[in-house]
Amino acid sequence: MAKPISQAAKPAPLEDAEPSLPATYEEMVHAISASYDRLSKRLKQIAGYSLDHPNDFAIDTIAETARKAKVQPSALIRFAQAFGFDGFSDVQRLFQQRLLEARPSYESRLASVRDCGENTPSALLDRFVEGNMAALEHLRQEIQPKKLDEAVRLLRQADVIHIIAMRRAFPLAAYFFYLVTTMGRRAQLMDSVGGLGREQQVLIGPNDALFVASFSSYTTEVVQAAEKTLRRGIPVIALTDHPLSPLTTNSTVCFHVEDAAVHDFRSLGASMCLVQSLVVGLATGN
Amino acid sequence: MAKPISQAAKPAPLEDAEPSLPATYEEMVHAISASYDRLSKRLKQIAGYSLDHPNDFAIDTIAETARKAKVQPSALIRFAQAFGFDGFSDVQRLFQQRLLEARPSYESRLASVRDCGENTPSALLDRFVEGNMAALEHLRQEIQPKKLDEAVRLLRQADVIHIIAMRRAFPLAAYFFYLVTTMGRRAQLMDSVGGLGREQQVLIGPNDALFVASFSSYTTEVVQAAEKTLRRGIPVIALTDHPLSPLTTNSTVCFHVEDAAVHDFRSLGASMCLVQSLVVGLATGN
DNA sequence: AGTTCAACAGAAAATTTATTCTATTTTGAG
DNA sequence: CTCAAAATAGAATAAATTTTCTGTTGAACT
Repeated sequence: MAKPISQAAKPAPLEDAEPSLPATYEEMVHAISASYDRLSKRLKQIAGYSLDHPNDFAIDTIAETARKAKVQPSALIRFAQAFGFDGFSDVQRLFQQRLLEARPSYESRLASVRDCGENTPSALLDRFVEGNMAALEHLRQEIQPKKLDEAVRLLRQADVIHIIAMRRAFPLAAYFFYLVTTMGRRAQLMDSVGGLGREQQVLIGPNDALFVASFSSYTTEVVQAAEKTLRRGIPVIALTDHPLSPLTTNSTVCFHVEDAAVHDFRSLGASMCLVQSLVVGLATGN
Repeated sequence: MAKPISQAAKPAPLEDAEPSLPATYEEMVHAISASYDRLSKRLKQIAGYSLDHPNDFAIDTIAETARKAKVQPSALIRFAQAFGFDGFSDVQRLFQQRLLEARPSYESRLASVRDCGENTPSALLDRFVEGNMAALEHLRQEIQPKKLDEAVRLLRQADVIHIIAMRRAFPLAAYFFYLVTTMGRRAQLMDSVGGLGREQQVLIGPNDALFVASFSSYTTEVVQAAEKTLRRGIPVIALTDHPLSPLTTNSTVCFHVEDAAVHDFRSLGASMCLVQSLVVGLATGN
């Protein structure tokens, strides 16, 4: 005798018919992300925990996971059932698979990268990662703290910080501008929209400062902006790639950063890191 | 007493006094191989199985392991006790740790980069360098080569590559655009100059592709662009910071990159590195 | 060959774990 | 504001796991 209560068929998955339940960790992540909005408060909590701590989620028992995620064990069961699974163990199995799949490839992949023959995207990524890490390490060793202090001091005294960089260096300008403005400081990104670059330059006031970045075949407009501004007695903080760069002489403080390169494509990782340090130093310094 | 091995009290560890029982997987492997000869037949069998199938050994229950290794569950207990452990679970924990160490959680990696201590620019630089290096290492381990291949394939097939990213992610768009155009490919940077973002979107043709990046408080305009484009059946390659990002579901291929952060200022180093790999993979692929 | 003792298999027990159930709380609709 | 439905916490239950125990086997030594 079944119960007369309207218990149609189980708590029922989120969708009426969900014939294909996730079979891999990746699919599970996708499923969680897709239906996150429809989840209840506690189930959202579990979803967040599972994605933020997939490792723990894979090996802890349901009781431990419940404790760490600060929910009841039964909530974890409901979580699993909400995605169409029978019980929690089925979900956990997906997370365990992820741990196993990571294992074998690492050493073999490193070996294939050493050959330098591979141009597969993941081999390239490996090389870029290594290159960028080396560049960062080099940056740390080469940068003179005095220069950093001086640059931050000049920026702090500035009324408005003007920023100019083009072509490959432009992302640095964009990032610098974003960071500076979000921390509530006045900044001006000279983007030369509408060919108004020259007009933007005259906006630099006597109590302002200029941040300028340029690499390799140094853009004339950028170099000239630095030169003019410096001649007016306004501080110029420069970021470039070589001591012989025209920016070296046309700036108050000049940083030389050697970024990584693979296949003639040069990175910006180290430069970005320096920019970040300058701006955050500006923000948090006392 | 002819034999020194035979001990009266309890099953007793193999060595007379073994105060230091293995604390890591590596130590356990060493202990097993060191005392392999002294093990009994069945224990040898288990030792061999554990070393040949460390993955299964880590996640299977003792019953399953017993079945796969063709021994009795109690034999596994004796195996554990032969090395001085209380029970099987203690041994299994070592094998589980090995799986976790292959995928160190990002938090533990950044433990050394705590927002503590000096806020001098050079101290900040140190922390950013370390954070970025950790993020890069993490990126390398977490990225799935399959996804990279797929993304590059989609980009290669595209007639025009459209790029949209705003605020903190904008430097990525700028860098992507710079790289793609300098290698002679057609690309369109949707910069919304003059508030023409919506008009720029209709320029995306059926044989094109869209690269989109967005972080944290996801810009509505960017997410909507991805959604609309995907719905039109056009490939969308996304870069975001968390599985619960709206881009996860609104993209053909989605990368989740955790960049370093110091004082709530988040880096772009790892994301830049991924962008670079995508584009250079596009350039040099065969 | 007989004796002795560690190693063993298998069953039984103890413990832990996963799941179900129900009273209560929370949420949302009218 | 009231009520119905859904979600939840916590206890109760069921299932599984791990561990202990016991009688037996097999090998080494005398």
